Amino acid sequence: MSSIGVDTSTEPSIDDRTTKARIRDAAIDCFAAHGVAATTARKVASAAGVSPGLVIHHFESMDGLRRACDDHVVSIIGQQKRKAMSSDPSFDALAALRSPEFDSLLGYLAAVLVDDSPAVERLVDEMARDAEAYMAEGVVAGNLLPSTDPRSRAVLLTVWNLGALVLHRHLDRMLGVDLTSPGFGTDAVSRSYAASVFEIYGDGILTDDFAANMRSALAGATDSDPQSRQPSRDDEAISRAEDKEET
Amino acid sequence: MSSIGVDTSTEPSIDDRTTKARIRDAAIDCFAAHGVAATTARKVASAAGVSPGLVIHHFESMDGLRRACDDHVVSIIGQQKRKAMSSDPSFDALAALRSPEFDSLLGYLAAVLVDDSPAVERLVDEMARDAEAYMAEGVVAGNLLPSTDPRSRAVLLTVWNLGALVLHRHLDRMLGVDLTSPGFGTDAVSRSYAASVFEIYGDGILTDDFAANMRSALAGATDSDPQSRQPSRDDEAISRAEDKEET
DNA sequence: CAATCCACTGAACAGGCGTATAGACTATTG
DNA sequence: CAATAGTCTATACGCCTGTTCAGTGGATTG
Repeated sequence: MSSIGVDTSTEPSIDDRTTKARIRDAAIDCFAAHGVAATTARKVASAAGVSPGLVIHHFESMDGLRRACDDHVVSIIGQQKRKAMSSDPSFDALAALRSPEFDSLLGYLAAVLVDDSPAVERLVDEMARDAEAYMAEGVVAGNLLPSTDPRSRAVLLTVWNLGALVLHRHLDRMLGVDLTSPGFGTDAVSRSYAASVFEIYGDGILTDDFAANMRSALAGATDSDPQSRQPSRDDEAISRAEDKEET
Repeated sequence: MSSIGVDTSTEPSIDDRTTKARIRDAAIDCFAAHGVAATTARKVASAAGVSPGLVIHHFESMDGLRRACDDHVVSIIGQQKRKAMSSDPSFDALAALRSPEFDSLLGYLAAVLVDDSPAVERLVDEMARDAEAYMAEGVVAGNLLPSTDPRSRAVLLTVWNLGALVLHRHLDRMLGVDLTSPGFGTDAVSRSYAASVFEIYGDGILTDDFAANMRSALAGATDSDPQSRQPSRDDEAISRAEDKEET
């Protein structure tokens, strides 16, 4: 019943958070660091410096704690989003989530995106909807190309980017880029990562005539058995591209 | 030590698999359906119709079972990949993984990609390396655009596609497309999904002059404090695009 | 001052877990 | 045929889990 509020803003030296808030934040850290399944009430309790009983006392159950974490994260993201819309337009809503203030928030997101809760589902739905709206604006402004299927495009880009967040460990291992780190975007390697992203966003990856072939192949695609045809040179190349696509 | 082999092909009426193989396959199903953490020895045992003790008898531990599943999945994928290279070139290696024969193989992949094992890490590394090689061929063949950073591009596309696989539940909910389903690619909705993918792959999403702006902004990007500048119209649009990018 | 409330602890509970072990049953081998 | 080996079941052990509960101590309230 007690109002908690997200009041970690002023006086960072002293910890003026409620014990309940400290438990919730410790839980978010645990979820982010070790995953949802490996996070136990006792680990959260010791991370927060309290007894296991108190965790259940405040959140009724581990599931309640999980829901409280979801709600808190969703509310922070919504808050930052609103801030991004109202104030300085050059403010990047999701880069702000990388602030040390919201330390393991992106790690938490990466952890919970795979075992979906209702709150996470709503969040993702909302993100895709926002993306669609923003991209529609971008099209009007002449920055983004129009799409034959704006919703699918928005969903696709949202899922790709969230997917990259979920697989951040693989991305870090292969490219040395940690999407969940507060330092992302500051160093040279993450700028070269961004360059690769915008290379694809800018020109795509297919040459014009090959893309045209793909389009026509996809347009007249009611034949179910591709092996019944004599494979032409184009068919080979198309199947190669599909290897990449359908992984 | 007994040779297992993937021999469910002939005589589908009788189940000629070893008990050990049946347990392993049941485990893959469980991992795919309920996740790694929620899969217990007892559940696997009852799914395979054996006693819990036998699971450990054959695989020594649950971790050993997990490793055996990893190895088996990796070997199947490698097998299919080799088949795709040697035989019919219009054969799609990863679409073949959607065969009912390898029922919950993609679901298993989606489940284990997030809590990485050495085998999975090697598999992902290999996939990215293959993608880079294939794309280099595609560039030579004139189908793919050259990249300033071929490795990053290959890694990025691999991670995006695997990420979409991991988030297949969200994709299914939002677009009605199930990447793990054996029926993927056959119905109209998954063809429209493919169309969206190839729309992005074909042209990208950014208009030419906006992409040029992005490039120059990224090239001369050593300024650390973007708020110190007076935000121009372009800066707004760029930050918008970054919202989409850095999600 | 007495009463009440609430945060909080620490011990205890039942239940599920991975796994070890003893024994039964079957097939193989000398 | 006897012996051995391997597959498989059933039981049991110890551990860790989420959760409960009795009780403590300090603050608030009448």
